Amino acid sequence: MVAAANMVEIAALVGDTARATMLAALMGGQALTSSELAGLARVTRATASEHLGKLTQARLLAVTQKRRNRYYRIASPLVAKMLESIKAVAALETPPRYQPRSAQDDALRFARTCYDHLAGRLGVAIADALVRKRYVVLSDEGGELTVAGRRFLSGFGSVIMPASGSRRIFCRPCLDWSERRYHIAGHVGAEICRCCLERGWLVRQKGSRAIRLTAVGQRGLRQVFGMEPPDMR
Amino acid sequence: MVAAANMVEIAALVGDTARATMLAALMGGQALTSSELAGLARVTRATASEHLGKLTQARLLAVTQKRRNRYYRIASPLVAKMLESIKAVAALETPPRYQPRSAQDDALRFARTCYDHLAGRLGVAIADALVRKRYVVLSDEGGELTVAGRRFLSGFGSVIMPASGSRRIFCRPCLDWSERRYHIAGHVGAEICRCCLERGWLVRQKGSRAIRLTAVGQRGLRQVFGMEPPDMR
DNA sequence: GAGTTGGTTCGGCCGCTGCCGAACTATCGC
DNA sequence: GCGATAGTTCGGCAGCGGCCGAACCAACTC
Repeated sequence: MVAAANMVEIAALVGDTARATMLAALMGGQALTSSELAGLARVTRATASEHLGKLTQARLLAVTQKRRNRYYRIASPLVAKMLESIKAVAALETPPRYQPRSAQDDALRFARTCYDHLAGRLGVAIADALVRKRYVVLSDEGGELTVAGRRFLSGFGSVIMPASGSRRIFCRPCLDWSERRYHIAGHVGAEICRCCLERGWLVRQKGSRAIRLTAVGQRGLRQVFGMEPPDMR
Repeated sequence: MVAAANMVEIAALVGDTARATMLAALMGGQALTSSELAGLARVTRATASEHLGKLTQARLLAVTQKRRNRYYRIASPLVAKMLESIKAVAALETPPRYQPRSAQDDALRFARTCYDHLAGRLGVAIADALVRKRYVVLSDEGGELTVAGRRFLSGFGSVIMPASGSRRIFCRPCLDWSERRYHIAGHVGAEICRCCLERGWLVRQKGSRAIRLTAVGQRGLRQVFGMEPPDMR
């Protein structure tokens, strides 16, 4: 059974606490240095170096050297998608009632980046708003940007490729581990996230995947998206 | 970082050779007994029992007792999708050139079930044929069944739900680890597979995920799907 | 009843691997 | 040159977990 062999290797890499913590942090979409990752995973730099070496050798991560620092990032959308799907299964499996809460976790539950798009209550709320206006269609197995949605996003400042001959679909549902509902991923999801950050509606919390919604952002969501921003709590 | 904790558990379960072999075997879509899985993974029944216990407790597998046998199967499509995505990453990571070949592997490469749909050269060829006829649209991030495709599949005997208000999309691309191209998954993929088996076009090889294309099937694919079946080699 | 088969539990062995500290290299600023 | 910071490599320790054999249980056959 050659078939299973390589799968084991990949899964085993993710199946370690320190490495999974690093991968989860990098799912924020930003590149982080070796030392930062060591701190987050609560291991020494020596240990972190070993882990990062394994992850890059397996092509789960990619490195870029910048000055004295080595910046690590998720190597490809395929890897991000894999991590998403593992997380989705893990979330199902956890007993839904007892969720140990922390301020950090609450911030993540409100809004966070998921590789290149938005997740959390805010991500789901935006997805809901766009579905309600029939700009996108989301379901268990696929997503679609409607013609009206394409117009809306272009007006919003997104770079949306013209519907080519092959009619590539750039919209994909992503199961939210905290909300257990779908938010928007794929090119469309990434563009929405990018534009919101660019306009200052959202700002990244440094050292975390969490995202903060600004006052401008609240107004923007009401006016442009015609939605009520979720409660920050 | 509560976020990463559960992900580790799931990944670690898949990250063991014996367990991954069992999961890969069950990705064939059929339920297998404890002893069969022990044999496939080449461990004693004692060891297999431990592994299967862990996998069911984590809700990756589900059991049904039938007479004296316990039949294990993949617990949900979500789990199947996760395994697919791990496999897809693993396939990318392997050096493409040196692929140790065996008769068993060749059979799998030609045609196999992937949980509930078809994969391998045959799966990709069928997907190609349907795309060429504009019955389905497939891309990196999504899939879609066209109106013509819906008509075609209904005529073929598939149970295709009517396009409801929410316009659920039942068609999903699935990255083929052997071909590195997409084949059709989701409800549409499952129905195509089911109908082909029902008509005797395809038969399962017992004790394997491999699928054999019958003579009737070859004629059927030519006449109904208007395609040339791939070389069995 | 006795024998067979499918499966689980238990105890113990052994190897893998994650972890650290210390030594080392490389790059930067002074 | 020196010192500081970022990161890797190495040796050694310790613990987790996968594996098996043997005992055990439960269901079925004769």
